[in-house]
Amino acid sequence: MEWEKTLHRKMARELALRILRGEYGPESRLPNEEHLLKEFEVSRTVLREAIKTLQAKGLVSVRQKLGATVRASDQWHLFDEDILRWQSEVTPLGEVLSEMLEIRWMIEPMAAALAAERADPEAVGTLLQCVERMSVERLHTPEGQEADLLFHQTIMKSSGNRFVVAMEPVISRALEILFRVTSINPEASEQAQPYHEQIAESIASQNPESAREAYYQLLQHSAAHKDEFLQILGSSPGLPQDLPEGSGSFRGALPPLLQSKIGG
Amino acid sequence: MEWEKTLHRKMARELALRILRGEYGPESRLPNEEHLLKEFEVSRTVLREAIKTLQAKGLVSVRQKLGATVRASDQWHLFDEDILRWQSEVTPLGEVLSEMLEIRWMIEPMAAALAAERADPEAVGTLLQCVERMSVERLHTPEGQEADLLFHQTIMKSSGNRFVVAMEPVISRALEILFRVTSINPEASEQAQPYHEQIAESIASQNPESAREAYYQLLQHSAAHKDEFLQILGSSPGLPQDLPEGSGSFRGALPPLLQSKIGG
DNA sequence: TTGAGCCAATTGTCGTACTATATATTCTAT
DNA sequence: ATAGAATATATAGTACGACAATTGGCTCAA
Repeated sequence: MEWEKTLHRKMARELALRILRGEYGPESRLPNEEHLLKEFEVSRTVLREAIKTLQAKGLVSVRQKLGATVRASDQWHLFDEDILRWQSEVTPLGEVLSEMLEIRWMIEPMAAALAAERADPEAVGTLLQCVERMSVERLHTPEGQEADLLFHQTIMKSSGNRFVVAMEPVISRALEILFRVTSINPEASEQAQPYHEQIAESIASQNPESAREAYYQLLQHSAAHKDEFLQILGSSPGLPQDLPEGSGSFRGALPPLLQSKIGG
Repeated sequence: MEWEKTLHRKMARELALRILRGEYGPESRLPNEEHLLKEFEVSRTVLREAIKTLQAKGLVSVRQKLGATVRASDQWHLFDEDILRWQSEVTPLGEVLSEMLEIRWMIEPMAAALAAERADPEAVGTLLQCVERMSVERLHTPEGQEADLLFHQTIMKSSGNRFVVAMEPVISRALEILFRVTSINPEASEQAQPYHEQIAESIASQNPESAREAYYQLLQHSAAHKDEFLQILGSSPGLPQDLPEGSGSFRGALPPLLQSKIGG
């Protein structure tokens, strides 16, 4: 990555990983400058720039005399690309993946619907090209994955909503993780293809409702493979028994009510 | 704010504002260190820490020999509290508000549904208290506004989804802006009260679907006042004629398809 | 025209000294 | 003994000045 280049980046990364790992618990204080200076053997400039980075990413808050204290994890800027990357270096993938798919469920179908209204011809062209390439390459090749990524990114950019665009790193990250499944199980990409086609065509013909429905189906399909993936990994799949009876026998990508909405 | 305290924060703020205003266009380079040093009359330490902050917020990317170049606006970390605040200092409110309400439309009803499944008793207690306080104070008093804010924050935290929680700054910002309307037009808060009550009760009784529907209604109500607000401000309200016929006569908080889903 | 190698602009790192701020402690007056 | 004010002290914030490292662009030769 671009992150091993300069000293303060290395240091920011290392400190961030420790925080994400929970080595410095929430509300606890980081070692003070003097201590960190000795441990990392860097200049104070480097140290301070590293801390500034962590601060701007919401990981710590710094006050004079108090030092840098780790913020509660719900204050972290989870949409930051770096944090997303570091997170998945540290956390078991399955844990985050479920939540990512919930977000996709909330955002992307709507984004597709908005895109169907607002996408410019160039974006539509890109979408159709992506579908074309996916039909040739399939998702288990790097080219196919690249096309898939571009497909989703283009839709979000075409939504005309800046906040949707700002979520792009999360969705991209989720896709990258899912690619590991499809490269194991190429069959999955075959099945996903028709949904992609329908989404692209719906947007091209400016049919928001159709785009949205097709997207829900794509995500449902994707969720199935998430569970498969989690089982392969052996990590706890869908959160088992300890949820209230009847609610989520799976806490997965498909919130129950919406599932019912799709099912019919 | 906490942002006028230290020098490098002041400086970061000033530079960020310039970028948000578009004074340094996308892909263009910031003045080099020497220049900025003279203009701001600060030490290089301060300058560099300010730049690090901007970098971590996605506003610029820095490389040796090249200097700091402004990133494309779709790379900015829009969920960062500071950027949100700075943004609304610079941009006409109406422009961002519409997009914020779209996001609310995507996130909050689902979050409420998830909360209905996952909220712990303590959170439910908080929600009921908030509703209670809102019924007494109404939204045009600071206490009432505080309760409203806490209400929405609690729901998002109870969704059990970290990414939903990370969007909290956007929703809070949107509410703060909307408060300006309700303080002009107290009648609005009266009308919103029943929706809040229904949401809280639905979550308390673990009824996701009901919570979600009530939330849609609340947002619809809120959207109406957004338009009112925009008209008061005299800024362009809902994006007028130049959208494809039949799609969005308003580009507002209610994406057409979902509106139909609510209407019946 | 192209490629290798040098040059110079610009950021990256370092060390030290001093200042500002907020917590902790002590002291004083009631 | 207690509350409140003065003081001490730990810690981050700011300031210079010097040198190292990177890299885009230029020169020049093949």
